[in-house]
Amino acid sequence: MQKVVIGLSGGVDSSVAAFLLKEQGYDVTALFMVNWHERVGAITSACTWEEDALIAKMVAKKLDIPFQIVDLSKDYKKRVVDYMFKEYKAGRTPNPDVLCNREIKFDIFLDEALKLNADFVATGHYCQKGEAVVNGKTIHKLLAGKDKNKDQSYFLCQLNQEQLSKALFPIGHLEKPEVRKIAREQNLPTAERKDSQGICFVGKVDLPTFLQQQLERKPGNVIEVPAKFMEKKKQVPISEENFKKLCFSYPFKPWNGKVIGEHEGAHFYTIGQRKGLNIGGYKEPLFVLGTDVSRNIIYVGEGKQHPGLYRRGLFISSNDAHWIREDQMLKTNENRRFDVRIRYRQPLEKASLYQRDEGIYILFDQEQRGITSGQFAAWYDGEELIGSGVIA
RNA sequence: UGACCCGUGGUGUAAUUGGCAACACAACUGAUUUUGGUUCAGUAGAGUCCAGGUUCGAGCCCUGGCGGGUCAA
Repeated sequence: MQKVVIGLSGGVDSSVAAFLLKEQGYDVTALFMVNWHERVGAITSACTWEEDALIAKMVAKKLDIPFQIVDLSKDYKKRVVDYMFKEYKAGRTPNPDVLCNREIKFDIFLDEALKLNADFVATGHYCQKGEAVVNGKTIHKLLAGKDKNKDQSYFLCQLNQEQLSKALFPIGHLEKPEVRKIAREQNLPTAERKDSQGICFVGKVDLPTFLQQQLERKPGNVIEVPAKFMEKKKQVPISEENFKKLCFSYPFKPWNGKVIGEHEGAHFYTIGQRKGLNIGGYKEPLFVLGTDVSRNIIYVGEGKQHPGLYRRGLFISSNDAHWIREDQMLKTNENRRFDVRIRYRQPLEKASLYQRDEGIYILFDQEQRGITSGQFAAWYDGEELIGSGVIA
């Protein structure tokens, strides 16, 4: 009998996943991971890990499977939280959940599972696996979840073949309502529990408070860039020699607009953000067009159609490009069409990837709103996630 | 100094040439979301610069201040 360790979180998804694994005849063990103890910045109504652990334990009992707890908080802090602070400090917008999967769930948690002699680790992610044989070698595919609304393949975009080979996603072929239904039918204590939100293990926090633990408040200017200032920039033809102009954030300068307010520190803001600017009196809302942490300035524009919010492409440096399908990796000077997503739950967009020595340029057919450095771009071939990388 | 204009919630504007103040943005709360993105819904917030006056009743009319602006020299 094959042994599976399921990461039981205290939510419905992993509970149902555990149930299904058992149904399928696996030898299932539940492992609850503690990744964060602190309560700094935590929303007081949000529950603590102790509550989650208790409920997870109840689920395990109900399913009659062994239950254990591992404390991975040291690694989580080092590999996810520190990364988060570092990125924010550098003026980027990190995606801790992608890192959490690559560094924690499918790395050290996987190791813990292997120590328990597991053949696989399972999670409650909404995504699926497939297989292909290339040159006599089995290759694992990462596929979108059946529930298009919940698809979480994006969060796993940084996994490699090794990690994928050990992964199971028991609920990937189901839709959320079906998962809830199964939980109810089985009388699982998590059946009606609210879905988790916020940074995966830290939980729902007040981010400004959370970030201010390490990042200081640092007042600076908010500069409004008029829409018409963007006109010239929008005339750049889409061609190879303009890749650099098209694929990097607009290099706004203080004299491109006028000062209209003050902010708390450029590193607290992200492109596309609307809330938290504290500047009113406009006909349409203001959105962040760009941030400059070295000058400590944020640039904003009025209206959701502001041209400064849209860009044609993005760049991923060679070091940051990751191919789940190594066999499909582009060679230098090759290019290929893919469907690309630049943020979780964003629709896939048609684009062309151009591999050059320095990295990959991704040019979209349509201009994209809010391309933000630090987020991950993930490219798909239909349902299959082929590769990903950090947006420069 | 003379003439003219303006002074309304945090901000920008609106209010049949008199009947107790509307809209947008911001803020807050909630929904959605395993990223504070976005989006969506809801809540609160001024009694209209000050002092008098006319009127049954004034943000809207009159007088005088104060404050800001424009044009004049």
